[in-house]
Amino acid sequence: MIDPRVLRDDPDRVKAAQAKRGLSGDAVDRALAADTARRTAIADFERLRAEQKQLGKQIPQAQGEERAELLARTKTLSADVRAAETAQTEADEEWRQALLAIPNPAAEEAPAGGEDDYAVISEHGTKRDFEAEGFTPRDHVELGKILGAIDIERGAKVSGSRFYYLTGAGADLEFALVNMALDQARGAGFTTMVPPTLVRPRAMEGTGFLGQAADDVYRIEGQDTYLVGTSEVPLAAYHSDEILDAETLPRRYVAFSPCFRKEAGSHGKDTRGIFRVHWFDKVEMFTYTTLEDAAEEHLRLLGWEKEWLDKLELAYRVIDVAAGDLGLSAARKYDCEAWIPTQGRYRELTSTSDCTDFQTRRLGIRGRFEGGDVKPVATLNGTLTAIPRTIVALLETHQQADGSVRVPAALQPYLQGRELLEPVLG
RNA sequence: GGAGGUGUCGCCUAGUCCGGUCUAUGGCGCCCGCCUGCUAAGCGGGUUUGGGGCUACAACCCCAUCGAGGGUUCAAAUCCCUCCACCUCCGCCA
Repeated sequence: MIDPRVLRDDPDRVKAAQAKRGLSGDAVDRALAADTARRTAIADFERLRAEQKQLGKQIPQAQGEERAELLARTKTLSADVRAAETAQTEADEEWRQALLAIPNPAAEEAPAGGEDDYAVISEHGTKRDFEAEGFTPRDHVELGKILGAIDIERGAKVSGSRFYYLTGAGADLEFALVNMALDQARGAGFTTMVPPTLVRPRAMEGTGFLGQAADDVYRIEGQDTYLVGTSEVPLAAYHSDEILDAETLPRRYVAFSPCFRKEAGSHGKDTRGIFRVHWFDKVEMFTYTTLEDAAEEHLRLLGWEKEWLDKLELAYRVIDVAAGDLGLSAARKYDCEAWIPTQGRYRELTSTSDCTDFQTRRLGIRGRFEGGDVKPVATLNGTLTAIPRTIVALLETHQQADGSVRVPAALQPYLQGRELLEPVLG
């Protein structure tokens, strides 16, 4: 939720930020009008209510005729108060909805435009030249089959399209990646978490996933609960309605959790393999910090993502995502995209967002600062590893001509010391 | 799933039966001041959060807030209903 005060005092700035995302200022105008209506309604109600309370105080002391008269007056007033309160509640709700519809204003530094208007910040590692090495790379589906690591056919048989089993070396790889990621995060001072992945609407709405993104979310039939698409949701909602002692900031959490996505609207996209699936496990970093520190923390999260990809010896680039592609909550977002040899392009492996005070305002999370001041705080999130995509990149990048896959040195201790994943029979 | 209990402004707690004087009690913690050679003790004061008005975004005034939402009433922490969370016991179960 954007700051109502900024909206009221500087609506043009909010409109400019909307324009950067390619959106009109209509939502801003609607919120502004709702704000005016709301304040009028509040004034009406409070005036009547104050009068009612005044009269109410006199009643117990009054006697006889005076008392009867007071009762008569306050009785009619009671109806007015009730009507005014209803009007106030409605105006308030309308205002809230209008505010909720406005995305987080993009950061000044974020590139303007849509999906294709990202800016490349940096490139890392070296793409493998299979032509020079003299063999044609296999894609992860084929490698997964050879290694007995990924079973897509049975995944589809049991659960449908975009499902899979990780088997043998594939399953081992998941646990190795998870443990390695948790070790890295723990070493950086993160608190490890295993959060619930079934949440109430509040958590979903608070993190901005019930707006345009609602189509992508699994809702439990007959229940007011949702399966989360990322542990960002339970991690952000973890401190909802709390006032955090500023001394404890930044608070860094790292969670392991399954993630569920309907992938509505991505029909025909990435249909082969496990690059885009309805369920996957992920290790996610999440930070609560001050608004002042948020941009720097964002770079720290990016740093940890890069450290991770470096250790896996992947070739990747970092992009600064354009305003129109930020989603509802983020003011700025960096994606790390790894080179996928058989696709011949960079694909998103990790992503880190600075959500400033957008989520905390919605979730009622604030900080108590020096002098007792209660002020908004910021949330940020970043992927350490999303298992299937990491496996895709690893297998394809480190494959050898015979179908075996080299294990990066940093990962070996987590894979029982294995230096190589080798083809298995049948 | 069944039975019972609990939910008060950081923590603990009074108040709820019998609605109005609750402008929510007291303790702890915390903050400010006094006292003190320093510390401790003592003394005095302050200490929920959100919103509105007015404004220097101060002070001040007002409204809401006793788990959440409804209802009864001139008036609700207090009475009624629904929901949520937690606790105890029973049943079932990974």
